[in-house]
Amino acid sequence: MKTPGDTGFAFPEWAYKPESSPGSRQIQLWHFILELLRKEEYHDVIAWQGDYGEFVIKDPDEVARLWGARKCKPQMNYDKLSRALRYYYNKRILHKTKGKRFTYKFNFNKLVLVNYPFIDMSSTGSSVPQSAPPVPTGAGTHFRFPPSTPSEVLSPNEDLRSPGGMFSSVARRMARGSVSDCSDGTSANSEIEEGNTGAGEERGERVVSGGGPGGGGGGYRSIIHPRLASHEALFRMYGGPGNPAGHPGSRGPAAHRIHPEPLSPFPASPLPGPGGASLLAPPLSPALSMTPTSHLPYTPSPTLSPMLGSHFSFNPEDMKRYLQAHTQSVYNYGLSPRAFLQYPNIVIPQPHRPDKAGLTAERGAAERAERASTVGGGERGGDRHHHPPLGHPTHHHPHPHSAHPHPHSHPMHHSLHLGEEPPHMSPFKFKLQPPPLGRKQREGQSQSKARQSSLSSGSGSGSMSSTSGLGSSLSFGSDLSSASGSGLISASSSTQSLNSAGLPKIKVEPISDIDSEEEVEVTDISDEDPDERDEEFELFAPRHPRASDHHHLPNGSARAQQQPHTDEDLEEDVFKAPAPPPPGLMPFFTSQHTHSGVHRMLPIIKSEPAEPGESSTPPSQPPAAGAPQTKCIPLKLRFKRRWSEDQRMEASQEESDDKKVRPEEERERERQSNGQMEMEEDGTGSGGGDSPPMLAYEGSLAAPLALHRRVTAELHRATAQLSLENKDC
DNA sequence: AGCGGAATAA
DNA sequence: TTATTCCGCT
Repeated sequence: MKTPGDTGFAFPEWAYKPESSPGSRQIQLWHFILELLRKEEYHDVIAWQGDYGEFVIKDPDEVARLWGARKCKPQMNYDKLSRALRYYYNKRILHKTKGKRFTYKFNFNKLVLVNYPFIDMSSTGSSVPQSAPPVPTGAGTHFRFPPSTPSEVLSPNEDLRSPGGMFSSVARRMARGSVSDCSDGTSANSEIEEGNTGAGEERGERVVSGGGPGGGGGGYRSIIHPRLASHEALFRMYGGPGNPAGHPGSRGPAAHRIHPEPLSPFPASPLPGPGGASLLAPPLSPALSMTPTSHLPYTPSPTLSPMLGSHFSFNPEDMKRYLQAHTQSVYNYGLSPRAFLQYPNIVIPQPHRPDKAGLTAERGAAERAERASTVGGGERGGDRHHHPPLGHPTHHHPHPHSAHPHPHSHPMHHSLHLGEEPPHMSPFKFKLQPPPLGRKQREGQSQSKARQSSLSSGSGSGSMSSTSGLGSSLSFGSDLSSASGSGLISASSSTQSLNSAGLPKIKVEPISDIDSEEEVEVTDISDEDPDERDEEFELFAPRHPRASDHHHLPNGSARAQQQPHTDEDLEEDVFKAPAPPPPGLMPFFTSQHTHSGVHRMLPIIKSEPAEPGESSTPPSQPPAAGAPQTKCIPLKLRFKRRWSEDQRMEASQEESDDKKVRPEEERERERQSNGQMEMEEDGTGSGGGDSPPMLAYEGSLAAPLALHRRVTAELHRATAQLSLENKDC
């Protein structure tokens, strides 16, 4: 009976992870947690607390028991449950709030992306960024995870909070566990029900139309396939884009819709209200925290959809806004833009780098960093910081790259005027780090060829020693001098070409993460064709297979096939191995950190000397192994952003959103590339048919090109510095 | 407390 | 794949 129209069915069933995710037909733990979280009855057991999305399990045993009941796993206990929760870390659905017992935090970005990939952000028009001040000034615009009040976050319109609002009572029941049932009759529900304070809900008949939640719901799936579903379909459900908020018109029957629970679906978080200060307060990762509060202008208010068994959903409009914001963050925080690749409708906004302000900030950061390093490197807690980086986007001046693909580009994007300021010093800060051995290498080292060993020893001893010697980070920029003993990096390309300016040309390419770390690879591509480079930027160069990777493989071709560029692959990328941020943007993160506790979140450069014996490389000089010799080696630097565990916990994940959790294979490849030192002579990855699909970006990214160039310039500068260090080359 | 590897179930 | 189970390590 419920038809999309009148019953206001919420999202299609597939919108919910449990359904959409392969492998789990059953309710997923995070979902279950959410479920409990939204019920007052369980507030003594688990509840929102602390930061946005943060919740605390007050009674671990009980939660475990409930979970076990739901899953018909009577042996469940907190230890096991927590293990399951920990698996979410890598999935980035959840992370632990350190220092707080039994406290975890949801990463909504992840959930959103996973659940609402189809949202068309472009149609959002002005809705977000522009209008939404990045800095929370008052209620309404700022991000608040569990919204204190639905209205605070939801569109001014009807409370779509739960499209299926009218089902709330049902929902409740379902949420209570009706969805599951241990077939044997041991009703899981009962378990949950039991815990129920009985606060008014009785268990009752399932009102749900059609077939009940339990197995039901499947219907929608058939109607709209997740991947195929168009956003229109979604909107349709809500009454169409034009009238998003709209009262879905006659959500008639909703007549006696029960209101949202006394507590909003997402109970108020003990968070500060509109009082800006507190909002900013949260310890965000200096560099990347995506904590909604300060970075995202808007956050969706997730709602549990009563339908189909306690699934939760987001208001589409909200999601749009949120995603828009999120997209922004792709640029600002290094989120993988590829996360949106598969959704052509999503317009990727321009980076939101506050121009001057940003620069200033950056500079400030750089200075601070510098100061720190100069001071003796010991810094660390020292500089306490004030506020989150962004946020002051208010004034920007018109900028050249107005060629924005879309009208509503963010106001704040024109930023990145990096190169603009003439002799300014680069905000980059680097730290040398020996190239790690690839996993493969570590494991099967013995069997590996001499080559590898030489490699590791070479870089390890050679550049590495220098690295360790430096111990600290060196910043390059005009005032490199101040940086601690910088020096040993050779930045020039051995054989070749420096551009007219004598500077190496470098290419920045994202490297898919390595466990929680985001990095960008800076490669000297002096010998590459300029055009290609441009193209690369233009395309955003998703981490394409570094030529190098293939080089070492006996059969590169075999590898090549790995990236068939199929939708599926995309999907993989999106959800599991999202690419790192756009090339060149990463470095900025460096200076972004503002946080106090943030000790080094400096990018790390790994210099990888060219491997002499390598196939294409002329057997020239022996590896710099162990010798302090200042040999010029092809540059292959890798910027690596890294921050402390804490920070990581605090914020990293949100921004870096996705990555991690990627196929083992990829990781391996990555690792291998680590050991790789050849330049990408074949035009950087253009070779190989396996370059990942990036086409989608072409149009929309045109504008950012300028930006990239800037970055490039910046990098050049930085590189120049490096080369200065090795002029002798 | 918490983490994460390993093996395994569904 | 997402847990579940065990378990050693911090």
